[in-house]
Amino acid sequence: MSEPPALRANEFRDTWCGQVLGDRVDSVARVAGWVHRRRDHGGLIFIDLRDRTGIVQLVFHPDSSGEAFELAHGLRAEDVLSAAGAVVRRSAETINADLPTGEFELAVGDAELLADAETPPFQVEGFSGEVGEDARLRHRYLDLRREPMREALILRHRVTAAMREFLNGEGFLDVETPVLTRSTPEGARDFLVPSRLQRGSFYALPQSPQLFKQLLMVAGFERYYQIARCFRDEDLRADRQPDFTQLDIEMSFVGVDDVIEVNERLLAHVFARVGGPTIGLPIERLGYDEAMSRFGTDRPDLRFGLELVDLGDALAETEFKVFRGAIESGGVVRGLNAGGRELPRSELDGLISRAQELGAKGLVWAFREGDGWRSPTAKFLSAGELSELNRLLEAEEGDLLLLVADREPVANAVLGQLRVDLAERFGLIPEGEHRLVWVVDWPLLEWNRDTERWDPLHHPFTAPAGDFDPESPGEARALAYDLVWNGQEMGGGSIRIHRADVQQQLFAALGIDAEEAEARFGFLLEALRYGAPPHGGIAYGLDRIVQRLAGADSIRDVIAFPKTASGGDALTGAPAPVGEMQLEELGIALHKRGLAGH
RNA sequence: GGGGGCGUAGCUCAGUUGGUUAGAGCGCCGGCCUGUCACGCCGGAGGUCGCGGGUUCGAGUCCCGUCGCUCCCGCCA
Repeated sequence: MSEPPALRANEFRDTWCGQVLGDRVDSVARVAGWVHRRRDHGGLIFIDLRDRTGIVQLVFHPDSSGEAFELAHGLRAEDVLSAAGAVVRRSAETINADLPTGEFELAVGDAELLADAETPPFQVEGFSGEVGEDARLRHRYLDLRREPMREALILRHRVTAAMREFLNGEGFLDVETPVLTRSTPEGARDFLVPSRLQRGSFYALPQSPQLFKQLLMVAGFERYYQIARCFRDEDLRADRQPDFTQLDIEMSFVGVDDVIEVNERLLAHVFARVGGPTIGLPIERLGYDEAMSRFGTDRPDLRFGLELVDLGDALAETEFKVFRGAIESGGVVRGLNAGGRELPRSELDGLISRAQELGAKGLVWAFREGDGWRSPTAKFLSAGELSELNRLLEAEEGDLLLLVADREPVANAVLGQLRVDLAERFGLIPEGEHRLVWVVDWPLLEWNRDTERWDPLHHPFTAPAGDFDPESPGEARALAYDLVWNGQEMGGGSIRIHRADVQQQLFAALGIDAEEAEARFGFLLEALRYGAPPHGGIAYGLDRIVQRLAGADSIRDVIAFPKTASGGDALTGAPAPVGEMQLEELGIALHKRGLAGH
């Protein structure tokens, strides 16, 4: 908890509830807050009063309190109260060891009801089971009164304060960039805002301040940061919201190692300030290719093993048509050893379903038995192949083996996710362990089979390592780096292209011709022609970082007013229909089909 | 867009094979109570079983549709 500020005494209070402590004994204090609990003994009434700093017990005696006693009798949960009285030390047998203020109490002489409260829809200080998120979000202001949410938002504040503290000290300038802007291609769908003054045209809400921070580097600010709200109109997840917050950073005259170095110190500073995990510097780096081959993903969780193994060497001559077909069509057979665990048939079927959900045509499971397998697939493989597969997978008697034969990206995606599922299922993730890793040496582009074009793995402003060869775009590597924490992407960045000619080459490689590039990014290309320094930076998902530091299950638990999974705000009812007049002003007509009723 | 789970009192949940009067804990209301702190004791109120339709003598329970919440896939870094 952050330190509460000093109070200026006024008619409402002169003392925080959490500070009714020993140094105040025998003095008179006035506190204000919400009625947390009432214990009415008829001739003696106890009120637990709560403010941001904690809880203090108020005692009302009929003789000493007079009118206040009558008032206390009528108090109910969440009423707002100001109360004054002597701070007294409790007798030994009445101390409450569970309360920081439990050795003291306020013997109330005067009390004033500042606001009475209707009965809350759920108990603000309930102890009987977790309240449903639906109810919590609909009355978020009540949910935020509860300790877990208060602590989460205080933690969030401390994280951003530590970030600002570090970056300010390193000479970074906090500069704001527009929210009403032009679409910048991060790959996601844009939120659009219709323009009234220019009917028929739309602003886009920024998916990130990417282009603006590059322009700030062109402008010579050298070191920039911003805690920036960003917007992406895509479906939600437990760790994804349509509006979310990034810590956005950009620096000039730097290379990859410069950016990583200052960011490692930033992370160490923040973690130290808020009691996060202790991280050894430098943070481990892992090449993209190695991450993919060992873990099947570009955001590997390094806290457990179950690494992927390529099994092509054992199957070069195989007669099993599923494996042979995959290999002959340029695919792979890969597998992992889940260790010596017995699983019922229903769970094995569940793994197959999961694999299919993830895009595989199927999943081969097997238990090592002697030199061979106990598996429906065993009969299709020769003794030599089984023995070689066991060797490659380092299988011991009884080990569960999972194999996927498919195109390499599919096999990786499926096994990479199964690896994580199994680690959770089998409890392989050590409690309290944290592993951070920089994933580096990314491909610059990847081939999109659907659109038959090259797509950037990050964004089109990422600088290639060395010269970019338009003849072999798939070979190019990017000066890019992602920070992965326990298998979740926390941030990513790159060195940017700072030369207009190189930027134009990249646009061309992406299938954006000169005319279109000029139309969409002319302002950037122009800026790059006026003397752009080599520059690069990074952006972190602030919500995710705080979520992980808080140990929360969902990003929603570290956001004051989050959206539900369908993108709505349960409290305000947003999004909502608007009136004809508003639409008329914007020159917008709605199609009748597919509209939600009013 | 697709798949799974959930929806019963203010909250968290139970509810048997479809069976007549739908329950519990907490909360709420009233009464009693001078050392409690999850106060205690006594009494009480509170239900469109998400919504609509269907099957049935009879539906919280079965079927269809729909809405909301949630997790996952797609999408998204």
